[in-house]
Amino acid sequence: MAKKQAADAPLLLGNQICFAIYSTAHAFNRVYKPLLDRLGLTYPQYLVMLVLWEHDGVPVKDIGERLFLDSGTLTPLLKRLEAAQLIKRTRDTADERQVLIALTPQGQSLREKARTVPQSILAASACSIAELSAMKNDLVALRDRLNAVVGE
Amino acid sequence: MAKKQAADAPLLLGNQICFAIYSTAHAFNRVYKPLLDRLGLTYPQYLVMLVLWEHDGVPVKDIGERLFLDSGTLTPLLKRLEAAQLIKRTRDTADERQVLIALTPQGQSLREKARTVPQSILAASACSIAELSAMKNDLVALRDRLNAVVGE
DNA sequence: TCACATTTAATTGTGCGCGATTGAATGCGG
DNA sequence: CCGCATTCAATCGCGCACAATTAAATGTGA
Repeated sequence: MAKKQAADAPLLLGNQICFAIYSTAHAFNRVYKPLLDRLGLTYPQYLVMLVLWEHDGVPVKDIGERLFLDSGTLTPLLKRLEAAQLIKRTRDTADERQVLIALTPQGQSLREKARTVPQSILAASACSIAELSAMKNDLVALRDRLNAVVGE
Repeated sequence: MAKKQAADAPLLLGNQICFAIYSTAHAFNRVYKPLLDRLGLTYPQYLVMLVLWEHDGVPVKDIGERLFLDSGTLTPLLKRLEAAQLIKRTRDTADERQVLIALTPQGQSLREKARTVPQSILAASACSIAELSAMKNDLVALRDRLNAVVGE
């Protein structure tokens, strides 16, 4: 009823979808933390492992495109995964600009221990798979539109 | 059809809602960046300003509860906002454990320059307000369930 | 072939985000 | 009133995230 309130509505924290996404991302992180601690991984490291479990032996560039991360983020992260004996980094002999990331046997076997993680997350979300899947699709569509704007 | 694929589905990056949220949050950040650069703010700083534009003179604790951030994050961030002359930090005389955060005149007037930000974000999302509002509500509900799990 | 642009990863600097700890101020139970 | 737990902000350490720069390798056109 107050016109003042309507004019201010866009600047109210509770009205911003972006804060909803931002705060939900952090909430997920807090749920993941104890689960990933058992694997010795951080969440971004877990994402890299997910990529490698799908496609082993890929260049840093590919991982970056998949996760929307650049070398400034990935290079130190990958060095930590290498120090943890989960991956090996080797220059591509065919194109020495590229560094290929390959799983070690430990990195491969970690996949089995990681299988229980998604179920725990699903349980914590207290949501049906259908609901989550629908939200996921909406989010991905939104993300792709946002990235299209940034990429001009 | 392959049973193998079904068993692996939960570990596929593309199937994880959490990665959808994570990557959408980063996409939002990239869209916000040039807009907030004009205000001299980072996104978390912008969130703090949103809180203060709603309730001026609040303790650090309140800001933290509103944004789900702790003093380890907020203390240095608030010092930077103070260095930028947007806020003032003063010990509460009634309870000297608390630090009250108040807007400076510059901090208050920045609100006017910030009014155009939400429209730009809305335009970049290429989404109706109704759609965004529905997603926001779903996300907040999900976030609150996740936080409830973490809080035991 | 050779200058020049492009691609790729690494590096540097700044700012979160959070767990863990510290220390001061307050509240409270006896 | 006094000891003790609690609350609150600050501090420290680590790991992202990203802009900007660097340097090496590759691709390209004259």
